[in-house]
Amino acid sequence: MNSVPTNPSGEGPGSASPSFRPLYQQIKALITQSLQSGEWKPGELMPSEVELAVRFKVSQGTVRKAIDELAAENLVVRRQGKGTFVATHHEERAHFRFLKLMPDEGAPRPHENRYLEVRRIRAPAEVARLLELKSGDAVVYIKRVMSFDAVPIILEELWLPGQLFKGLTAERLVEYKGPMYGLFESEFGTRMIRATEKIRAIGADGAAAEVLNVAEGTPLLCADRVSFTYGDRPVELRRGLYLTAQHHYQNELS
Amino acid sequence: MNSVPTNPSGEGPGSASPSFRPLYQQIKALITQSLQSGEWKPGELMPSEVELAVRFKVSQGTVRKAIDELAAENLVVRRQGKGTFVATHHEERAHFRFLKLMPDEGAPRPHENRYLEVRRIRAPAEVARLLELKSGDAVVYIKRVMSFDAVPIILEELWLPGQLFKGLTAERLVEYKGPMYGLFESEFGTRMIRATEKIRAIGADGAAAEVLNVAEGTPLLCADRVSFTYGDRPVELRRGLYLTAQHHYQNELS
DNA sequence: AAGTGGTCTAGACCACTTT
DNA sequence: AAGTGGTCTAGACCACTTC
Repeated sequence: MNSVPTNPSGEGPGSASPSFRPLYQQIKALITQSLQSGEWKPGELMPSEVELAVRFKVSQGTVRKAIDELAAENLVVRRQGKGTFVATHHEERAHFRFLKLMPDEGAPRPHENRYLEVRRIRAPAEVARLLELKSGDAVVYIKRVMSFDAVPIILEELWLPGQLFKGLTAERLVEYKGPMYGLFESEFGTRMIRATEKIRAIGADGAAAEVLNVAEGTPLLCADRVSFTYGDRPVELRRGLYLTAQHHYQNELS
Repeated sequence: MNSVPTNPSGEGPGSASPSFRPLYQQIKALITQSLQSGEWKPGELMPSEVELAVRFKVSQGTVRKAIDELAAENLVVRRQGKGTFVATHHEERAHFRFLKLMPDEGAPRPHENRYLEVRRIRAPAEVARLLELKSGDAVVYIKRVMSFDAVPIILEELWLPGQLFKGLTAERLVEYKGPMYGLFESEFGTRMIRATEKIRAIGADGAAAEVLNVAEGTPLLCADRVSFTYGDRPVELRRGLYLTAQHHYQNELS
């Protein structure tokens, strides 16, 4: 006997399958909700598969399949013998998922940040559009330089929804050690899940040239990023200018 | 009763688990071998899961898990109700996996190719190293321009192992319609599985400037690609120079 | 020893496609 | 109606970690 409902969110009797949704996807959505609501926080241990199976009244196999997909999307991390943990940006492991610039030779080196600007401004039209805000809404604007071995390599500008990042100041950024996404996740409850990037080659303008200590017109790699949190909500805009004389943007096509 | 061998490729009796390898991974390796050997060719229908389960003397579930991973790696494609097919580059679907340049506005448009050079040469040291050949081995060198709406946008150079691409001539390339990887797969039995790219911004040199019809020094996006076939064997080197005034390299971080 | 994720099986049923 | 992939279950056992 198998009592699995064909379509628990019944569309009425006799509906053959106008909107079929597998059970494990419904479970996956429920788990995602708990992640989003903060029931289990980044880095924490989640309930075991059997516990979740009891809680949702399904078999362990169904919970497994749901968690399988969440692990594939880097929302959770499984550790055999230990349990399943909520993914976090506070790990070496996650750093290079969003920082794809690598030195041409040798291992990646730590970087130092220098913050040039941290201000609250009204969102320009284009920024508002991409962040799905109203034009003129408050956004936090950040401008910083990242250096490797004291050589400035990256010039970044960020725009963040002011609503979500109320207490974000230059001091908080400067004193914080570790990746910026770690700060966002711990202090502002906003976790970056995935991002899209549009990459171009441009010539350095006067401002960029000065900061990166190169001649005006020097070719720079320009990466325009939109980052998303749970539910595909855009929550960060970022423009990175990369000096690629001794570095490159590393990408995998698969 | 469960007759699954703990470690079929026994390392001797009493060996607790010095080299444990799940059954489904062994099945996956066997299926990959059949793909590589051409037992089932790109685009063809593979045996059903139950057939494979009988053949390998395992349960359908174990075969499923093996095929799940092959599908995730884009080696096969599942179609409910129809069967599992060997992946092929002869599909709209696969095109944009290896051509990431998109127009800033509007939908992707078809492109025209013009071949500037197709020659057999001796591999330069760097090329030989990356293709794991001996320095001086024969390689096919290709230089081409790709245009969108009659505007040259991409200048590409390719290096292919001469051994694998014996009959590759300019005529074959010119007369062939469709993606180059389709030709490689159909006519030369070499299927590109995945690739790595190192991306930089450079200034156009004289030759590139002329072909792309821009001023010398114009910023170009430079993508150095190494492509791999089954067994992670490198089988293509490619340098693409992209004009990114009206286009961008589209990337997903996930 | 106990608990966790990971593997494997056998069987039932569902959704989709083709005959 | 038959065949295929897709879902779900229940149960056994394995590998790994911790107590």
